[in-house]
This record gives sequence, C-alpha cells and structure tokens, in this order.
Amino acid sequence: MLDMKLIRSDPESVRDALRRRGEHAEAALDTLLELDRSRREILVEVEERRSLRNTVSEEIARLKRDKADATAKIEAMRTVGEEIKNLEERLREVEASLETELLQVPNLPDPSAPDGDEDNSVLLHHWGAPREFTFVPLDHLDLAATHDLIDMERGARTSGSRFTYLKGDLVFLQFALVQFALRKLAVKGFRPVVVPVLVRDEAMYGTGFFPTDMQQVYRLEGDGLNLVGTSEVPLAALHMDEILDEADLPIRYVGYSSCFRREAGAAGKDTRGIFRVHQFDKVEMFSFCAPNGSAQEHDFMRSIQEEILQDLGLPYRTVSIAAGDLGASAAKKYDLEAWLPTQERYREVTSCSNCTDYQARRLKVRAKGDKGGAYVIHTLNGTVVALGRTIIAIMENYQTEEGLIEVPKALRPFMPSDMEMIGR
RNA sequence: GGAGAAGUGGCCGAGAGGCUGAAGGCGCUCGCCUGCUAAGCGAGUGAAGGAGCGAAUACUCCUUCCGAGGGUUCGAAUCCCUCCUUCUCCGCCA
Repeated sequence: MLDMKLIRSDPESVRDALRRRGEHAEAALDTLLELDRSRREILVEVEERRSLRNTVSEEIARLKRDKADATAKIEAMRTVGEEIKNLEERLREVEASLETELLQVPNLPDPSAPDGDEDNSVLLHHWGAPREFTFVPLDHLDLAATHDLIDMERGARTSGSRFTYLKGDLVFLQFALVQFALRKLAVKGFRPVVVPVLVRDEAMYGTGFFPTDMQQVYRLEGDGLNLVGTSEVPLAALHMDEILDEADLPIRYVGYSSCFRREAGAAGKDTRGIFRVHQFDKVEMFSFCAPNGSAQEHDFMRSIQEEILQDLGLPYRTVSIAAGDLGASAAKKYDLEAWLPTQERYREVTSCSNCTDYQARRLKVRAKGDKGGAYVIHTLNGTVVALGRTIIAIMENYQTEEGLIEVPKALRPFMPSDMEMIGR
C-alpha cells in the first residue's frame, strides 16, 4: 500500500512512477485524491462535534453531581449525537472506498528497475557455461522414468493434473537441498522457521497477494483460510501489527513450507514434468529491514542465491525485472535462471524482491528507536531453493550417458551413505 | 466437537455508566543524593489520525484507541450483540 501522505503531497511523481508499470494510473489517482480530500473534510467536522460533546458532557456530569437540572444540555446533545452518528457513517463509507482503492494500487517501481515489460528484463551477469553433452540428454521426466522417481500418472489420478508423487532417492535429494540451504542461511543470520501454510485473508491482503492475485490462490471457503503460494506470506505476517526495536533490524528468517498455486491462466504452459505444478516445496528467505538499508539487503540476498547455485554447480544468469513485469508488492526484483539443457534455455529458479514499505504498511510492521516515533520499515523476500525446479536443474545438468544422476558434491554430506549417484 | 472462564499501557494489576489515557506496583529514562554498588528522593515514560506551523519522525491544539467490529446512551474500559484469541474440563486424535 502506498502512503496516502505521499500521494497527497506529490501526486505527479506517483503518477509518473505508476506509468512505468504500464498502469492506467490517472483515474485511480484522481479518485484517491478526491476520496482523501473528502475524508479529511468529514473528519474535521466529526472531530469538532465530538470535541463539543466532550466539553458539554463534562458540564452535564458536573450538573448531575451538584443535583442540578441538565435536561436542556442533554436535549442539545441529543442533536449533536445524531449529527456525529451521521457524519461517522459517511466517514466509514469514504474510508472503506479509500481503502479499497488504495489496496489495488501496486508499489512504485524503484528508479533502478529497467523500463519496459516482461521482454525487457536486463541481463546482469552469467555464471558457468552450459555443459557440452557427448550424448543426447534426457529431460527430467525421462530420467525419472527409468528409476521411478516421479509419478505424474498416479499424481493425476489422486489429485488431478499438475500434482505428482516424488519418490525414492529424489526425496533424499530434496531433503538434502533443504538441509544444505537451511544450514547455509542459518550461518548468515537467518532464523529457521516452519510456517503455517493456511492463512487468514489479512495475511493475503497484507502481503499484497490480495486482491490482485486472488485467482491464483486455493481458498478454503468454509474456514475463511487460504493456502499460501509461498512462505513469504506467513513470514511477512509474522510481525504483523508490531513495532519492532530498531536495534534488532534487520530481522532475517528462512522459512520452509509447501506452496500451493492454482496456475490459473497457465493452461498449456510447461505441462511436462514438475516444472509448473500446483504443489511444491520451497525454502524462502525474508528480511525485515530499516528503510535506508533495503537496497543493500536486496543485493545481499541475491548474493546468497548466486552462492547457492554456484555451490550446486548450476550454470545460471541473473536478470533485473523490468518495471512493467513486477508483482504488485515489488519495487525491484531479480530473477536467477538456471540452464536447462533439454530446453536449451535459462529458466527461473529463484527470485528476490525488495518490497520497500509496501507490505510493511499493509501489515502495520513498524520500528522505533530510542528517539523519535515509529516508522514503517521495509521487507524483502527471496527464494533460497525452489525444490522442484532445482531438482529438475540438477537432474538434467548432472545426468550421465547411462541415465544416472550424479549428486552435486555440496549435497553428498546430506544424502544417505554420502550417495554420489542416483539410479545405481 | 461439547461445557465454562478470561482478554486493560513494556509487564503485573485496579476500575463495573460521567471527575479514568486510565489508580497502585514493576520496569525503563533523566536528575538529586551516596567512596562504588544497592537503597532512597524527584520528574518523565504508548500509538494512530487531523488542524495549525513548518525542513522535520520538532512544536501547539483537537479527535480516537482498555482484544476487533457493531449497537444502546446526552455520555461506554464499564451495558448488549457478533467475531478473534487464550486458559480449564470432557470427547477425538498425528
């Protein structure tokens, strides 16, 4: 959520920033400004009358204590009470509209986010080189088939398309990745958290997934709960409505959870294998950060992501996402894309967003130091390991001519009997 | 799932329609005092919004906030309703 004070004081800058997202900001901004003016107008009126009521109420109390007659004043206040009630009703309506409008406005892109849309992301750098194969590489599904490691058919029978069973040594590989990731992050100051995956609407609105991405979310209507698409949601909500001690910032967490996504609108896209499924597991990092430190924190998080892909020996490239392709909450976002030999291109495996004060304002997460008042902080989130996609990348990049899968050295300590090869 | 109890400031805890943004205590901050420390004494100590003034997260004033949201009343922490959370007992259970 944007700061209404900022919109009020500098609407043209806000308008220009929103245009970079390709938003039709004009109408929404004018509506916001109008609602805001109207809110303050009514507020002043209500407060004047409430002030009057408070003064006279004290007089009434004094009269009653002195056993004097107060009926005239009580009668007068009856009218004032009615006026207050009416004004309050109008105020509620205006504030509700303002809130609704404000919730739909996305974050302002950072000036350093590239211009354009999804085709205009800017390549920051490459690491590693795609492997030269002396044989025709198999994709992850063909590799898995030989050893019965991924069961799409039965997954579909049980739960429908885009659900799978992960089996055998791939399960060990998944948990090796989890262990590897959690340990690395813990050393860097991220506190491990296993989060709730069912959350209230508040958490969805607070993180900016509602109302914009409602169609992507599995909702349990009967319980008023939502299955999270990422542990970013419960991690961000962890400090909802809190005022943190400035000295504790940044507060860093690494979460582990299953993630659920409807993938609405992705019909026919990435239908083969486990690249795009309705349920997957993910290790995610999150940081509550002082406003003036979030750019640096963003780069820190990206460096962790790069370190992990390097440890795993997966060739990748880093891109900065263009303003027009940012999610609602993000002011700036980096994606890391790993090389998939059978697709002969780089595909997204992690992403890292600086949401500045957008989520924190919605979630009412603030900080306070020894002097001065409370202020809204910044939040950042990033994938540590998207397990399904990382497993795909490992399988495809580490396959042997015999159809086996070598375990990356970094993961072997976490595999049963320090397993070096899957499928033997 | 059934029955009951409770939610007040950083914490404990009073208040039961008006004099309560809230007694008392603890904690914390700043002074005073004392070889040091402790004790003692004094003062202070929340948030949000708005108006004025402005460089301001500074200052002045107003409004609101006693789990959340509605209602009754001239007036609600206090009465009524709904929801949320916590605790106890019973049932069920990984």
